[in-house]
Amino acid sequence: MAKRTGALELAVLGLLHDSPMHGYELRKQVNTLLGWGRILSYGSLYPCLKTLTKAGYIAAAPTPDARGKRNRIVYELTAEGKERFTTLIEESGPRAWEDDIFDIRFAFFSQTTSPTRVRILEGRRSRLEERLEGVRQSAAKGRQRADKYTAELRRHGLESVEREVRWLSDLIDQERASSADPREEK
Amino acid sequence: MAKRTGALELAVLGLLHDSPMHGYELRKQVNTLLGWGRILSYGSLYPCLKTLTKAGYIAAAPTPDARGKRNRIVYELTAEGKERFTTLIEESGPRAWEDDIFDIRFAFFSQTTSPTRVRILEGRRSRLEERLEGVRQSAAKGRQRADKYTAELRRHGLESVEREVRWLSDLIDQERASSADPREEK
DNA sequence: GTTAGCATGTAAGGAGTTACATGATTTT
DNA sequence: AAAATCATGTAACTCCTTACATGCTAAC
Repeated sequence: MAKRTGALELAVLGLLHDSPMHGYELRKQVNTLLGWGRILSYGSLYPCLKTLTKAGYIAAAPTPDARGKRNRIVYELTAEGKERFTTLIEESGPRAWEDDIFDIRFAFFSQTTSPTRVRILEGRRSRLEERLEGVRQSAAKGRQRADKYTAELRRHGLESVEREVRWLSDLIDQERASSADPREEK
Repeated sequence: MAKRTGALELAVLGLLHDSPMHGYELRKQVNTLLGWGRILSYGSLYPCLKTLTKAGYIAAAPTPDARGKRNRIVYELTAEGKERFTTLIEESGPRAWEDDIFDIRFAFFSQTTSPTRVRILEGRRSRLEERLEGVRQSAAKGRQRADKYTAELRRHGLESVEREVRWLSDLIDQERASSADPREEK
């Protein structure tokens, strides 16, 4: 039960880890969380909330606002939900390094420890480096389409990935520096 | 029948538009087409080839190599397939501007006309600008998570989108310049 | 002669989306 | 009193992945 291991579950658990919230609010938060304009549909959010409730990771909070605020359902994280969140954010299975999953894990970095952060950043970086390597190898040996536009697309794609690798490297350096420096972390 | 309007159909039709190919080869081409290391599984490719065959967009070519090259099935585009390809690459429905679909349309730009290219590039650009606008607006008014890592993620996300907008603008300029210049296009 | 790569496929399921359906509350 | 936005939900569907299953062929 509760086989969900997708981006959405992690985003919901993470946001509820900050503070209790109702569905509509969760949606708005998810939509601005990542900074690239993803729009989450109700059709995935509400079924997800149901599943997570059944699984015991979240629960409808007793509504403290007695005024007729109608039927908005405020969810909060249970103890199992907190555990689940930790498991998901620390997991290193194959799906863990995909673009959107990584972004969401990153968004909740403040709820992890510095060594975990470094491990996640390095995991993501080596995954990207594998990609670069793969594309370069097949470019070197394989027969490929070679028109102007494909070449431009590939160039731009590689450049974006390289840029992200540099970004990650900077973050890893910062993380190491600040965990070595007693004034900042801990 | 043949409801596929996804990234994969367009990639397959586009590659077969270049030249006939068998499944295994198609997969390798798709994997390196975009320059960002996407790996296509057989589990989607072969069913897709079947669907497209049934729909009459592609057909198994009579194998010209009589030598026992075993059961590799070389597919080629039919006349309907060429039409279908044109329809898909020129379509401007909501799904047409998504990240991966756009990339694939771009990859086959050499099979389109310059006005089509400009229209597609501008469509993508305005979609990205809408995203930027949306994220900025909710950043301006909405209550949001505001920790160090979320902020960094949002900054990096916005920067990436802005970069892509500049890239598109450059391409649009180039496209206009070269279609105005009789030496290049046409 | 065994490892690596070529080649084709199926079954089950995951993680969402779109479109629909409904109604309350606040703003103009 | 109309329009916008808040708020929750369902049914049907899409596109793709994972894991499995099979066998050929070339290189070392």
